[in-house]
Amino acid sequence: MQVRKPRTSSFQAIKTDILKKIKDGYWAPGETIPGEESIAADYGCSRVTVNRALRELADSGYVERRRKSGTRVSMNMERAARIEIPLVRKEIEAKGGTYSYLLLEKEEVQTSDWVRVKLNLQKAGPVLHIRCLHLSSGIPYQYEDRWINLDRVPAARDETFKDINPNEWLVKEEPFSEAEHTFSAALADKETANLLEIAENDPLFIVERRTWQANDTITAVKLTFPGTTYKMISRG
Amino acid sequence: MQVRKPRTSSFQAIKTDILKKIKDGYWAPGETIPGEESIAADYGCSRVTVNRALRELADSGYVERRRKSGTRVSMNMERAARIEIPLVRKEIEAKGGTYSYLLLEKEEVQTSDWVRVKLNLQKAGPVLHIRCLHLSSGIPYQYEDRWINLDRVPAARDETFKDINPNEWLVKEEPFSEAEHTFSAALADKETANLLEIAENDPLFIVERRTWQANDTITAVKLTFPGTTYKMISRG
DNA sequence: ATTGATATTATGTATATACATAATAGGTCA
DNA sequence: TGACCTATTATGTATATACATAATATCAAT
Repeated sequence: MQVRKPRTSSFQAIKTDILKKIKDGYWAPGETIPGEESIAADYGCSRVTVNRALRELADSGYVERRRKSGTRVSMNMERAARIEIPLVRKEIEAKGGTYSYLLLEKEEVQTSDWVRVKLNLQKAGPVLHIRCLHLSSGIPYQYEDRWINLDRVPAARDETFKDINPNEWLVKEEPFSEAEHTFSAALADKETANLLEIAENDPLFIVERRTWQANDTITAVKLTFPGTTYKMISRG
Repeated sequence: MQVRKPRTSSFQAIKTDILKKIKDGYWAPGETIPGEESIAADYGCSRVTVNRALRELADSGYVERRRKSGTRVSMNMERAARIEIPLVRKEIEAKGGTYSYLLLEKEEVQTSDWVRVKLNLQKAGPVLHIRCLHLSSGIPYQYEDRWINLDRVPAARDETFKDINPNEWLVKEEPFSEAEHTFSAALADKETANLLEIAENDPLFIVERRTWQANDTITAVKLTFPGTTYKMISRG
């Protein structure tokens, strides 16, 4: 198996080559692949370059490396799914729908114990409660129930959220550094069913997200999709 | 416990320091952080070492880098969730339950068009259909409906699957290099409700997975959880 | 045979150096 | 003013070299 040699060998090319050999089964899972020195010789490059290629493959979980033993193809490729959660507008437009948005409620409330737990707040403070609906070509697509920590994001008080939805506003105004996502299924209660224009007790797919920045909770949101039509797919 | 301090600066330490400053808000999202040379001077190390630290932070999505402009803290930390899908036995045991397993059906069938699409098979061939139930302390936890490509995994024909569940057997016998996951919600039909010991039309949380190795489909499986109790959580 | 010390080996990291490349800034000329 | 060129700058990559470290292999001592 002869390899084309560019003027300068690129760790990218080596990485791609090796990954291809793994995906094609040229090196089977569990098999030990040649050492860095050996690969470096094949490509006529330095060991450090091969090291980087293999290290990144190890970071992605394709190979496992142990000193002295060498590098082997991973036995069980990650049974982890990486799920992108796009902006609902983009998601709808990507599917060919026309996005529209309806603000149902915007109300400032004081933190009850219940909200404090939901938002993971240390101390009491004002909170903005927003409920809204996202539609695809006029058909309800996602119902959003959101709480915003006004101590942390006071500017939300002055935003009407009539021309921009809370998610896009927050992305613009208040970035976060950490997030927690929960995925679950449930049945539609009467109110949710009405909003989403589905039958009561139809299935719902629910995504809940809480975000933080510098240890302060920014927002907690519950996104509800009609479960008969909505799927999240992750391929890797 | 005494840890010896390495006498040279480590890219790990730099990476951790910088990440902490980001998480703590010392550098706000959108803010440009000092250049590599500058950080290298601070730590008394070479620029290449800083480069690696920053590069890995960029790979993880914490910072964005552009030549000439510099490195800035990401505005919107990845709205991507990484979901680990553990072996059901381990998941149950981690929650304090006692795992048990019930094989419901094991049947070899010829590929119908329907199965061919499901398994993404190029050509017709024998397929093993397995249905089984995973229980936590005697309570149904997950219903599994699986198809295995016998052309690719002929050994499955001779395995009874009485003492080991299909997932664990496959992990051991037939590694894969690629997987696709789908998450959705649905209502329990009569049969599924009976198996999971829930009411008909109760909500279900459904994970579907298809796996490949070297362009051959290995298996397609549908994992069904009672939606009233099951949640998938991802924190990052 | 078991234990323990020692050598070997493959990967892991740090550094200086050199050059590549993308993006920007500044300047020239029409 | 705008089109175009050039210089500058921060990051990106490649390499040789050196040493660190973990895991294994080897061999001697008991």
